[in-house]
Amino acid sequence: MASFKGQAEYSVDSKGRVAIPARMRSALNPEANNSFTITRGFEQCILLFPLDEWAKREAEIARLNTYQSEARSFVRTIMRWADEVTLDGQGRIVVPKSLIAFAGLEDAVLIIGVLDRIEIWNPNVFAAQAEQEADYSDVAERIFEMGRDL
Amino acid sequence: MASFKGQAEYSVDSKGRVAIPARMRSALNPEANNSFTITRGFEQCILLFPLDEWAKREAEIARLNTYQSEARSFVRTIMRWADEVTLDGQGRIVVPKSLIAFAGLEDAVLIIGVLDRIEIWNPNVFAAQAEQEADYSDVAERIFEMGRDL
DNA sequence: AGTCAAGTGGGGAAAAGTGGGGAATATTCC
DNA sequence: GGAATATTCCCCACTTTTCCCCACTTGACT
Repeated sequence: MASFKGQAEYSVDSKGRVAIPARMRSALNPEANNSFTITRGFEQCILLFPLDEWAKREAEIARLNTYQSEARSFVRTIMRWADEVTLDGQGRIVVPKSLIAFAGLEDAVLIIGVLDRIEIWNPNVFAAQAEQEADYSDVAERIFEMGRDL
Repeated sequence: MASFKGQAEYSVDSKGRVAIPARMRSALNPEANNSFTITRGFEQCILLFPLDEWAKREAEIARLNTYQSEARSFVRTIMRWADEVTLDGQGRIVVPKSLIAFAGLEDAVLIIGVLDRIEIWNPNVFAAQAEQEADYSDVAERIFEMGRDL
């Protein structure tokens, strides 16, 4: 599995292009074919999954029973936002307009590497939501029930 | 299996033609022969299945026990609405009038790629029904019991 | 100082979406 | 049966968007 880490603040140009940090590009498997599946996150941000990583997720989704109305609507929502993007010669992707609107992207973006995915945020949206989050160390204690060090 | 994804808002012209997004067209198998089976969905929308994909569904449907009245009525409804359409030179299909009426299509349509099928909606109808749905992330937690990210 | 890699910006060719005309085929109505 | 009308299908033309390529700037490292 690719392991993305780190953050960077880059710009969005007038064509909706966003450069992917060289560090993260070099973490891609060859099987990803320099491409990502781009989609929305649960929070107001955009997610990038390398193609090989996404294939696994999609296989799980495809297993759901679409004769069930809730599953059907769930699959629809996921796939609706998903799209495939490929790095251009300069290491950029074009972000679909619907996702730019969803994430509220303007001139600048915050790009964060999070293990198997890359997140793209409007820096202001990120700051606002980070404020509302519970304290980092409290959350850590809760997630790792024993409160053991990290 | 074809893997349709993404959304687009296109127009319906006076002849009932709707363009299929290039992204989705290129996801078609050659066996689909540039053709779809078009039918109604469970919700108020139109469904497009590539011909090869539809063949599998039809095989499933044919296996149902038609000595059961519910199954009989189900099969009848599906097949009643089904029709075959082929892409024209510009990548469009002609939507049968009965389906335009069923889905309440006007000038604009929302086209959504949902794995093995393409859905065509009146954007207003879609928005209205999306409102009624449970929160995306709640559903996700329920469907994937562990609530792991997607 | 010079080289190289990384990020940024823009121009132009190609593709995609939209609209409409007209021939071929069907349908309806005397 | 045949003419009038409607429908379907194929093709062409226009506009917008997308994609690919080239060029510039900046900062790091030698």
